[in-house]
Amino acid sequence: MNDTKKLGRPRTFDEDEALMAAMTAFWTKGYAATSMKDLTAAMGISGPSIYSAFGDKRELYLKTIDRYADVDGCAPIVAFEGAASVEDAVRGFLTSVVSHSTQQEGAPRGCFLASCVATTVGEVEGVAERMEKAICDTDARLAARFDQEKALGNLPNDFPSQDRARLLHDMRQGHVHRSRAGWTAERLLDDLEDRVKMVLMT
Amino acid sequence: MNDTKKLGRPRTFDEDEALMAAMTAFWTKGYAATSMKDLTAAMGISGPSIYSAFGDKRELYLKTIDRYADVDGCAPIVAFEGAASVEDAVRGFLTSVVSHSTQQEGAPRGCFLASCVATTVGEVEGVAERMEKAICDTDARLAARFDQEKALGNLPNDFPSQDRARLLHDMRQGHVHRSRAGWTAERLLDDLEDRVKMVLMT
DNA sequence: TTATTTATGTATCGATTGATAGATAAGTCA
DNA sequence: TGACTTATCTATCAATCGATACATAAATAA
Repeated sequence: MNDTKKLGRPRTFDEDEALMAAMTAFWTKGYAATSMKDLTAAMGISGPSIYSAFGDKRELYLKTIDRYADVDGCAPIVAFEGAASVEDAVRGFLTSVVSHSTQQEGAPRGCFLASCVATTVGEVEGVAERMEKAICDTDARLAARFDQEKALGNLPNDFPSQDRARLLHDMRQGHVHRSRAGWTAERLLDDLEDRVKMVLMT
Repeated sequence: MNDTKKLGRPRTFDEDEALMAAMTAFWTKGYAATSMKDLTAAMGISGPSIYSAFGDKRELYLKTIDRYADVDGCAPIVAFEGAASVEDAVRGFLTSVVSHSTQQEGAPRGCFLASCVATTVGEVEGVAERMEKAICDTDARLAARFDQEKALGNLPNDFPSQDRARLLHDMRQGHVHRSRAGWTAERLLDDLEDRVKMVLMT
């Protein structure tokens, strides 16, 4: 039961690191343009090892999506949820989006999920459900805090939590889009304070 | 000089229609996943004819981008510029975005340029400049009308035209993202009036 | 008519694609 | 030790990729 030793020859690579490397490759070139050769080079393991550990190219892709949604993708939301005040939450969310989409070392610009939506939804089986879920989850978590703040009296009773959650989320889409297209963090931060006011305006 | 007749065998296809068909193919599957076989099927002409008329796959891709930026891409901006009042302009822009990204017959969901940004910027030579220009042009045209309305006294002197132009533009990115991910026009239109207020708020 | 120019379709090129077979290596079990 | 299980790498598969050679068709020019 508590025996952690496994039968057979042990893995020579870290499953998590390999998955992140694959994600970076898919994120940089897109699903279709990323060849098995690219993946073996990025992950540091050979073809058959990939198939044995992660399944075929499509299954590997879906696993990188799940990994991203659980880790990098929600960093701005974590900042949002952990901030002291609502205003700091919104500000923290947007600054986190900017830094993650422009300054993340080793990672390509923009947002991995945005790339997935743009190219593989409807083309690669299993992507659509994951994207639908990722968007809904983000909307819900943002709206939840707004509702909490309403209950605490920090936001008026008629504050449209759902609308503003979607607005904030869409600001993020705009930012990752511009970031991918070459915008610098400085340029993106220009609108910051105006946008914070906008989201919280009553 | 005014002789319109050309030497040699005439084309059997309409160059414009073929270009739009190629764009739809690229938009649906993405640049890398769209094969020459896909293109010949979509455009109705055979491989060598494509190469003779449009150059190689990359050149054809760039030509579809230029075509889109000139036609479909700016439909919401045309609605924006042609509306009677500022408020109607913003409302018209957003409703046009929704209808174009969800109900355009024959065209895939979302926005072709958004797909280009997500996958081929930095990978296909010539795309980056076009995307940078497309975004700047849109921002500038939206801001121009806000400035006009300020001059007419319909908006306060301190109205942040640039910020709100970028905000409106980013709302569009959010919409095409959600649309591509499966959102219906109805769901997108839920936030419409709140967003119109938001963009014009002072 | 014949010469010239351009477009079209068939057939095909070498290169690369995703994926696998089979031999070998490295561990645990008895 | 030898049996068993799992992982790894080299070599290779058929299929498809983007792109082209070449012969033919259809127009104008002389």
